[in-house]
Amino acid sequence: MLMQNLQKIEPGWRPGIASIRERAEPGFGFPLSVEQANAAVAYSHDVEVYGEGEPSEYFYMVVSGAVRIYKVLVDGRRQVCAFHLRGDIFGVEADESHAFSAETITDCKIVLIKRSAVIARAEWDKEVARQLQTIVGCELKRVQAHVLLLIKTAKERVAEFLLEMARRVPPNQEVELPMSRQDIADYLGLTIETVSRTLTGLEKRDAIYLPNSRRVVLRDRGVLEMCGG
Amino acid sequence: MLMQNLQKIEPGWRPGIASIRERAEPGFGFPLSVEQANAAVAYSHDVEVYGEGEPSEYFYMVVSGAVRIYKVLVDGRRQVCAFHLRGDIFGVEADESHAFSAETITDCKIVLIKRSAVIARAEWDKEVARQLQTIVGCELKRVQAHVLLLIKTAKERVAEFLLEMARRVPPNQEVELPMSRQDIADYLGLTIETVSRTLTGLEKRDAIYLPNSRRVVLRDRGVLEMCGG
DNA sequence: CGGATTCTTGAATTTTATCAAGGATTGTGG
DNA sequence: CCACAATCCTTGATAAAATTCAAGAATCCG
Repeated sequence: MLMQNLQKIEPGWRPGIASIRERAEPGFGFPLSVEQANAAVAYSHDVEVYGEGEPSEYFYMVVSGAVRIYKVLVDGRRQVCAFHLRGDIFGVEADESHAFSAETITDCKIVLIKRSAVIARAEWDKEVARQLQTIVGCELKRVQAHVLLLIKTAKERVAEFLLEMARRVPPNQEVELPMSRQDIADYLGLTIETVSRTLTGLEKRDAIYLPNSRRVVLRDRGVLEMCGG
Repeated sequence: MLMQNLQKIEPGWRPGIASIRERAEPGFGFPLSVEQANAAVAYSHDVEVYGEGEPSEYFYMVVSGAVRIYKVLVDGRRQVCAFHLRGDIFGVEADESHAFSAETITDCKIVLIKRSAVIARAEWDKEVARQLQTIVGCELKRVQAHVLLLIKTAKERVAEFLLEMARRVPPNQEVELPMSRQDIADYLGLTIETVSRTLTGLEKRDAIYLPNSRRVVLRDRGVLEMCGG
């Protein structure tokens, strides 16, 4: 039931933001209320999950793959607001309609949960209500951290991004970056050239190693943390 | 009583983002329990209301004056996350302790509401619970808007800031800016020199008029909106 | 009035974006 | 499986934007 599953959300790891990954592994059977959730849906890569302005019909949980949340400004610039990875819940917003768009980055499996059902249930089920609060609270913290990121220098933004990604994916030697340079640039408020140059610079300082453009090995976290403030 | 005092606050201008005025009108009682609120407290200017890391004991509502919410980074840079004006509620955060600090900018009158009492009441009073959600939701939207602001150019940031301030204060010819250039700069992620130059530039283009450094007349909103994206 | 603070302005420097091109990788069809 | 096209990534040169350093003007406060 929703209650049991969601109540596992919070306790104590440094949250990869809106994620219940840790508690859900390894079974990750995804229990969020069987009767309200459709089975996980398969999306292929670069496909819209929902669009800005659409009514907010579902909450979403990433079972596998990666999703980007973004907004395109009037002049065509795109701001990526978040990347969501396995275990992250997304699509929970303040209003009845989506303020941002969501697109798959890679092929994904995503569980959809009817928003109205969760909200109705939260009316009488305090535990569910509390969990909704927790999700919104995590989202708030995530966005606040993003603000603090965006006032920093390019080097700092890239370094912090790498540390953040490393924290969120299963602990491996290598960190896989599912998103393109353009995605990263739009998330960090930089151009792809600056992101690329900064990564190259970090590699030259032996802070990281780039076996290929989608993989990073963090060699010297000290240097990254120095950069990352 | 809280409700009565606050309902005198300026019926009917467009609310600042973190404000519940909208929903509270026309009674404007933050009905979160009159008996739990102390009377409005007077603070002088540049005084700490709460500090980063302190346990979150109260929610706050600005009755008069202006407050800045900020964080000082390890290297001494300061990021101002929000300005709160009359009618705004602040101090509502995701965790039990404050992630940011709050300081008065001007002399202020602030109503304090015991957080624990509000939360306890929200347990059984659906209306209060709903309002808490609304406050957090507004805060989320505010921070999301801040992210979108920070990726823009200096001109755009300053123009958008002016429009935002004009929207939040009582509709007058002149907009009073209670905060210093340094505050504005730290909010916009710029230096004071850049803020100053940008304002001068806007004045030269007849978009604004600066009778003095704390007042702005918006002469040509078209130009500002052009800038502000 | 005088001193301190804040704001503005100018010049030089640094950072980042833009423009341009070459290299690497990926996916497709033969 | 290879060749080719398309896309993505990197690198270089130049330009634009914003910061830094410096100094002068305005404002505030005692």
